[in-house]
Amino acid sequence: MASLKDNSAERQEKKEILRRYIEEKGLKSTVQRDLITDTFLKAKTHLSLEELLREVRKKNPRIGYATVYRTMKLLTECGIAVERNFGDGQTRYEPIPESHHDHLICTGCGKILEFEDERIERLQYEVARERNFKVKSHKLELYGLCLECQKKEKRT
Amino acid sequence: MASLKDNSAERQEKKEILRRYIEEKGLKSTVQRDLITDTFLKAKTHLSLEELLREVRKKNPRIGYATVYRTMKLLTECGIAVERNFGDGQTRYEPIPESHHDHLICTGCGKILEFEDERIERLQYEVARERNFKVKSHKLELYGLCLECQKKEKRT
DNA sequence: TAGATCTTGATTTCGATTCTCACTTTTGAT
DNA sequence: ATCAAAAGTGAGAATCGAAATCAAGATCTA
Ligand SMILES: [Mn+2]
Ligand SMILES: [Mn+2]
Ligand SMILES: [Zn+2]
Ligand SMILES: [Zn+2]
Repeated sequence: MASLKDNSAERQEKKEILRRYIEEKGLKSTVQRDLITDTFLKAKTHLSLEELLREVRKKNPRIGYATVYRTMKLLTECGIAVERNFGDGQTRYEPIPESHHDHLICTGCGKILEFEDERIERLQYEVARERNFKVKSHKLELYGLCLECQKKEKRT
Repeated sequence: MASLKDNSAERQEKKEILRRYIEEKGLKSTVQRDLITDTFLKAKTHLSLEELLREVRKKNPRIGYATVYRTMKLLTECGIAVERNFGDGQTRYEPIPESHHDHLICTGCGKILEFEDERIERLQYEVARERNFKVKSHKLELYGLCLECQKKEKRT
């Protein structure tokens, strides 16, 4: 019974992290930040700012887009969100995952699949070590077509 | 005696590819295109447009930067250059290599090392296959510090 | 050499993101 | 509750890399 994807506990944890960060830094909590944070944590992941703003404005149409930019930067700073750039010229955000993962991106429909492969991770570090490189982060993205888009392509 | 890095033969091949492409498409060859292409093929690799333009203008200060953008797009189209994006907000270009490679990027000094690892490549395709994904391209970048920058860091 | 076609370079436009600033909200102290 | 200091907001301007526009120039072919 462990996977009904009820992430409300996780959401609470993340909001708590933000609360502490705001307190530490002498920042202020605002209705805008609360709304944006909630919307972000509940929404589908890998959201662009435009998508997030649209979602947020359903609840409060007066939110300015600068505020969404600023809030996402804040969430990234305090470590509950991660920025992603999949080469379409728009930064996307996802809630920071428990463990690292990489991405398969369908260039047909934009679908994004996540994967984790310990063997690849190990080999990356091996390659870096051989070159005296100290890896801080990495980016592995596979671009291609998902099954549905492969079928669509054949029909053409 | 196989590695004096005299790539003039390679350069000629690439220029020949461009010549054919220009002919096929009914384009015209111009002094600007020749100069930009030569400069690009001779320069250090992973050049940003700004860097390339600077180099080009040493020979001909009247070259406009739109021409450099257009020419690099052309070289990419005809398959003698590849675009790279290492997350610093500037597209970089390198002459298309004989075989695929990935990159280690030093976030300290900007140095870029290239590597090839057949094992990683294989695993990537395995991961994709398991998910019914047809990979068209991929991007693997390791960000971190080169040895020199690690030393500099310690001194701080 | 003419003339159709393509190319150029200066400039404008674009789209994503950041900045600016007058006005508002939060917060902690009275 | 009231106040003042500090931080946050939203609208619009500024920025930056890249792409589009367009009048003037170069190329190529018949
Ligand atoms: Mn993800
Ligand atoms: Mn390279
Ligand atoms: Zn798809
Ligand atoms: Zn370095």
